[in-house]
Amino acid sequence: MLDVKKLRKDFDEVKQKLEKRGEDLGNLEKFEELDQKRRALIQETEELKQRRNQVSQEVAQLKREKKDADHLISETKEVSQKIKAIDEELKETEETLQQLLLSIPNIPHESVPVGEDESDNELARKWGEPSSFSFEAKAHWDLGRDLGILEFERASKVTGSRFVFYKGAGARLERALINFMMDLHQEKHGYEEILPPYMVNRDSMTGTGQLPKFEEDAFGIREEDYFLIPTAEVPVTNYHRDEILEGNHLPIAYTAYSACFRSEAGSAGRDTRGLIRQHQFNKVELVRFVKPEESYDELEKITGHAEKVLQLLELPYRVMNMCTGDLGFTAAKKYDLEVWLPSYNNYKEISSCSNFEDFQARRANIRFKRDQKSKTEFVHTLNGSGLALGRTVAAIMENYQQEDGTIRIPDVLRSYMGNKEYIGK
RNA sequence: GGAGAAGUACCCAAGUGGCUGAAGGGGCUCCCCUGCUAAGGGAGUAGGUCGUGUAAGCGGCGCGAGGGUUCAAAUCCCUCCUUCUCCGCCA
Repeated sequence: MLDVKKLRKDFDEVKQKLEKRGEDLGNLEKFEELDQKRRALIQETEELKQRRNQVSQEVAQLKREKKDADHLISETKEVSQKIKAIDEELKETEETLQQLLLSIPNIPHESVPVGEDESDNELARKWGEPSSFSFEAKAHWDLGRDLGILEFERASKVTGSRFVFYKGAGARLERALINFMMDLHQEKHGYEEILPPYMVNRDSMTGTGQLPKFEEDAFGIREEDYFLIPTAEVPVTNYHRDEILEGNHLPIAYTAYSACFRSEAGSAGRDTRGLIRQHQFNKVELVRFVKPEESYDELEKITGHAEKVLQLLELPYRVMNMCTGDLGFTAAKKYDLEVWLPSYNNYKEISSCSNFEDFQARRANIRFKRDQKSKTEFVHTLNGSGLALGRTVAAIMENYQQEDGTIRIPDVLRSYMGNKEYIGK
């Protein structure tokens, strides 16, 4: 959510920046009118309330003195009725305004390249070289089938499309990666480990920006107004919702493993094979709550933490600085990490690292005080995947495959895999 | 799921319709006393948000949340949420 005062003050400038996103800005134009109406109604009702409070005092005084107060009482009755009517209108206006504000995306940072879609994303850096093979490399879905470690058919029988069973060494590999990543972030990068709920309520989904605009992307629970989390970002960021943090505790850094659930509405037909786009997948997430002046340094830091995973796994990747048209609703700046995937003969997103500035903090009301006496300020929030597990498994299978159809296990994972060297031998 | 109890400021807690933005503690800040510490004495402070104003300020809201009754609600009524205890069920 944007700062109402800034929007009021620099409306045209903000609008201009938002237009670079190429998104439909909906009713943005209605802001000024609604904002003015709201303030006028507040002034009106508050004046009447002040009057009512005064008269109530007088009534109380008269009653105590056992004097007659009927004339004052009848006056207040009228005033109260007016207040009620104005408050009702005010409430409606505020709700409309709130919905409007919740539907406005974040303002892109000045270092974000202006562009329309993913073809305008900027290459920030590259690590390693795309794998080359002296034999015909297979896609991970074929490797998985041949090795008996990934089963898509049974998953569609048991659940439906875009689900998978991992089996044997496949299941073990996923579990090894979870432990490897969590250990790395916890022990080496200084994150505190969290295991969050996989269902959250509507306020939480609104706090991080999935709602109200993107409800169709989430799985809802029929009996309660709960949602399956699309990422651990939601429960972990909302962990501090409606709190005032102590400035000297910042930055706060959490890492959380969770399953993630996405309806993938609107991506029918995309990435239909393999592990790349599933309704349920695992992810290790990084979340940071930081002071505003540090958030861009922090973005580099969190991106580095995600990159470290790829480096230790020795998977070739590149880092893209997402352009204004490909930023997503909530981010002010976002880097995507893309891993080399032989079956796509291309790089494929495996992590997103974003600085939301105070956009989520305003929605979720997460603030801090520099010290006891200072004013409350909104924190800046960041998160990054560190990493998406399914895609990591796919990348390992494809990049580490051998001519005989086995898969060499990356060195750093061996101790998590019973010291085996290969899957399939 | 059933039965009961409770939710007041940073914490504990008093408060059943008007003089309660809210007693009293604790804490916190300052001062005094004490060789130091512990202890003691005194004074002060009360969160947040919205509106308005250049500002000092002024005003509105606020006692779990939302409605209602009333001229007036922490206090009465309704709904919901959370926590605790007991029973049932259960990984």
